[in-house]
Amino acid sequence: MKQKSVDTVEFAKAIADETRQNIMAICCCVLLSVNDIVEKTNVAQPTVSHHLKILKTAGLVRSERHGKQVLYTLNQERMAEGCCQVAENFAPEHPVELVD
Amino acid sequence: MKQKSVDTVEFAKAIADETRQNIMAICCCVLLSVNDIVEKTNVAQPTVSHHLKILKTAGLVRSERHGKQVLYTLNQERMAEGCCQVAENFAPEHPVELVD
DNA sequence: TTATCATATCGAAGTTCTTCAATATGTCAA
DNA sequence: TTGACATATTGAAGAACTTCGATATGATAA
Repeated sequence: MKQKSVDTVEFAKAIADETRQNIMAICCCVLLSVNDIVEKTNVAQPTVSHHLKILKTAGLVRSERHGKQVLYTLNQERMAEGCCQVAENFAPEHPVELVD
Repeated sequence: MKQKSVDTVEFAKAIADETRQNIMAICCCVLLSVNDIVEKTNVAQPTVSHHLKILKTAGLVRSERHGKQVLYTLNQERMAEGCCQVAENFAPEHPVELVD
């Protein structure tokens, strides 16, 4: 059965920025507020919001509002799917698979 | 034993362009001259050379001169390594592995 | 060596991206 | 409702990227 397809250009663009990769690493296994991320990255709050929007649009983070705060976390499943799709397209002779 | 580390920002930037992904797809399992790639992509020759240089710098293509021509091919092993490294960093709970 | 072909580099134009100050929107407590 | 806090949006400046014409470099054949 075929996986849901991934737009590998959008995926790659979304992760192709150092600040975004910092944010991704920081909220990898935890739920963090925007302010938490601002503090941990030393990047201005509008900048963090902007990057979160790009990651959200690409489906790479989930968010949920808790009161005044909005908590973000990395969507690891989508990350893994993106990686597998890139590998499937561009490394067909070195297969990479999701170990589920 | 630890794999040679991958700069995931450079890796992601290298693949984060539609024209480059076209080139990558085209020379995935074959050796192609720059001119072959120009013809298959409808992109100007200097543009193709520029993209090939970016891919080369990131280690994602190999090249060998054959007479007047320079033949390029995608380095699938490096592609797979890049994908695995991204997954390792950003999807540790959805492990992805290279099936060798 | 010279002419020709293939690729690389240069330089400029246009586009996209990153960043942040200022401000708007949304949420809650009082 | 009002005030205070948290996040999103706007708008502008600068940086980085893509593209291609013109040209340079490298390789071969005659």
